[in-house]
Amino acid sequence: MTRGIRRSSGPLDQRAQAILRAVIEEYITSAVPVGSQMLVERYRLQVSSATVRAILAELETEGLLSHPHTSAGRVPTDAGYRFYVEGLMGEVPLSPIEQLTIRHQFGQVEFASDQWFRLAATTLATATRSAGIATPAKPRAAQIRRFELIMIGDRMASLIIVLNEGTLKQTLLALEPATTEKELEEAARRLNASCAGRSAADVAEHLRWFDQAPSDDAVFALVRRAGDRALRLLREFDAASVEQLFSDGLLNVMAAPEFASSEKLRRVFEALENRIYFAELFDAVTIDGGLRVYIGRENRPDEMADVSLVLGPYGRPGSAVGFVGVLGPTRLRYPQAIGTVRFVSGLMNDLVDHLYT
Amino acid sequence: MTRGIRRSSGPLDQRAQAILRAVIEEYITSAVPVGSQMLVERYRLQVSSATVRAILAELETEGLLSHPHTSAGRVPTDAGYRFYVEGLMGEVPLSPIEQLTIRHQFGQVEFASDQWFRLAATTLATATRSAGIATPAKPRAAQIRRFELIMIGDRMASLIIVLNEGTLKQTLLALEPATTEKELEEAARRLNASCAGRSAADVAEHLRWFDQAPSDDAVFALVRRAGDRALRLLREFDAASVEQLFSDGLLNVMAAPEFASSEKLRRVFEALENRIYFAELFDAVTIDGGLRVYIGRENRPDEMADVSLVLGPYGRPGSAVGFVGVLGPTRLRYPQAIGTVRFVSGLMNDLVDHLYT
DNA sequence: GGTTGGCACTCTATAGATGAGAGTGCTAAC
DNA sequence: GTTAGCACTCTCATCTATAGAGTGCCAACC
Repeated sequence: MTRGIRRSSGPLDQRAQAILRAVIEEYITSAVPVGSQMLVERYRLQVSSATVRAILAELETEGLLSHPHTSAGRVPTDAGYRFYVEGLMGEVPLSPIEQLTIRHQFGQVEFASDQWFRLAATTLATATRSAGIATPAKPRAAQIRRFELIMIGDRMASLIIVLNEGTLKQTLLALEPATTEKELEEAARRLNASCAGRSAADVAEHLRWFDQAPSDDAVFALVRRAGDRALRLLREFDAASVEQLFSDGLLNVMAAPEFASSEKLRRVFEALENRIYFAELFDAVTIDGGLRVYIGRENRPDEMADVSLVLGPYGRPGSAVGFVGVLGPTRLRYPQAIGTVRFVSGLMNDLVDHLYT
Repeated sequence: MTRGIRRSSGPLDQRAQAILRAVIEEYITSAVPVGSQMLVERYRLQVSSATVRAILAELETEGLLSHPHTSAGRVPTDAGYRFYVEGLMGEVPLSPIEQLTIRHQFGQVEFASDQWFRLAATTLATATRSAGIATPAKPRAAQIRRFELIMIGDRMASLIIVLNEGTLKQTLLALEPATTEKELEEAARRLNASCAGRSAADVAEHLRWFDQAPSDDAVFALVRRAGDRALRLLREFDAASVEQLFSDGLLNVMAAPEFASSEKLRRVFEALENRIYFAELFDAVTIDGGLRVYIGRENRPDEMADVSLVLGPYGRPGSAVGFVGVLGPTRLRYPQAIGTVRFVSGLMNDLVDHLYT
């Protein structure tokens, strides 16, 4: 993960690192470019401002800090933040009180497992005072447990697929030639006989068989149509994890001074709608299972140049995976954000564990 | 619906009305205060600008227009828009091409009935280039068709409630004392025997009976717990319609010049999170079944002073109702917005009709 | 009496000018 | 290597002047 890292001369000495850290932490809290004098005063450095200036200049040539204009203080670059995240900062674990609060909230959802990811986003948003994001767990190769066909009105049926982990998919099926309740039951019976307990891929294979059935058999026609619909639904479902990306707490991000111009703000919103990029991230984050940080321009899409992401995977690689995370200005409180994401993704892990064992 | 209407002297003569209309439509498209001279030129009025000025002054004393400052053009007030909406504008029905496009999109969802309302919001957003909002249909007194209990792992079951219209509710149930698959089936059988086909209220009544059951019967205990959980789920579901309010196209609203300051924008977002107000609206809109327009300060919450809503109900008053609508700046293109909302709510009506007959 | 041209008036928006302040970079001395 | 000193640069807030848009009013007109 050497990404936009300093391409520079010598390593930074102790003092330079301390000053870099001070600049970054100061800027993170104040959002104002920080100058040499302020550093000396606020951090009780035992050197003069001139010395600090020399070091700042050095850090700037290293590409870790930058200068909005000649007579402004220093501002961290993306590379600066990266250096900070990887070496300087101390990760701040979530305080016990907050941990308790979050656990409590998760207790409240009463096991509505398809809502967990939303709660995770909301939780992350309030805990970090940034935006929280989360995807639902995307099951890999879901097993079908059972089909149900239920009559609604006289020309419509509800097709229900019960998956192995107890989640459901539902869709409507128009009954083209009018169909009796009996026929419907029979169709469900046949579907279950040949498909229950199999994965979606298997089911696709088995459904081929029905193609050879006599075309005047009404029930067979129904079985075939229901099967087709079911497959399509499962495929969509499979692709839909990132589609359903849920975000909360965007108001927190709006409050940040760097987004005072509504133009920049707009870009953040556009960024969130960039599902292609999030799909890429989904793969990156869920494959190796580690927590990841993307800072400013490290995000490929241009509109995300001003935001950072902290993402953590959850789930079990074999069965179902997703991610939760935080989106905020590059001037993000990384230590807290990382600590919180780590905690919430761990919590989600436990929850999914219960579901798939 | 006489709300904030002019409390004034004489009725406006033909010419004044025409000018009011011109001012409003001009302002809606340009977002710039409109002056007398521009009106004369652009609308080929057969009078001089001085005459127009006299009429504008009159409209201002009527409270229909206002003046940002002495030497600026006129801007419509909320009352002005109201007058326009109720008498002056010609409603613009959705063009056939757009109608077709929308119908096509609804064809694409493949009858996933719990997603319709999201699609409606998305559709409204793109068609009106404002924000689209929609609630799911809130079923009044849903009938329970069947319960299902499915084993997951060894200490967890998935409780599924199938409602009469073929929609589903799902939740998890911890199996406190370890339970066999057999016992689970038996519990489901008993639950169904006493509750299937009843409304939630009835079920509550029936579940009382189980309270007298011998407390050492494991299956009875399970039935009771499952029943309780089911009831709670149904109650939450009942209240959740407005909670699930879905919005799309907020980017469109962000683009409007009146929201260039991110402060005003923020208020819009806050407004959208004001679920209490939307719950009020839900009742108002769905009870009498007509399309409604709320302009600027006609909305009670302060943060909505700068936005207008056009809301239309859908569904069948007896069984399930919801609303769809448009949210935009008070400088909304009302004729188009109203036409579009009317069309989409009609479409949703048809869809729900299919579901509940 | 309604309509009109003329005109003074008001207010905004824009640009330029000015000065204070913050912070830098450099240098010579320690 | 560190520091004090200082010139320099650039921003930001304030102020002034000016152009322009649009009004409101009035006297004259049809």
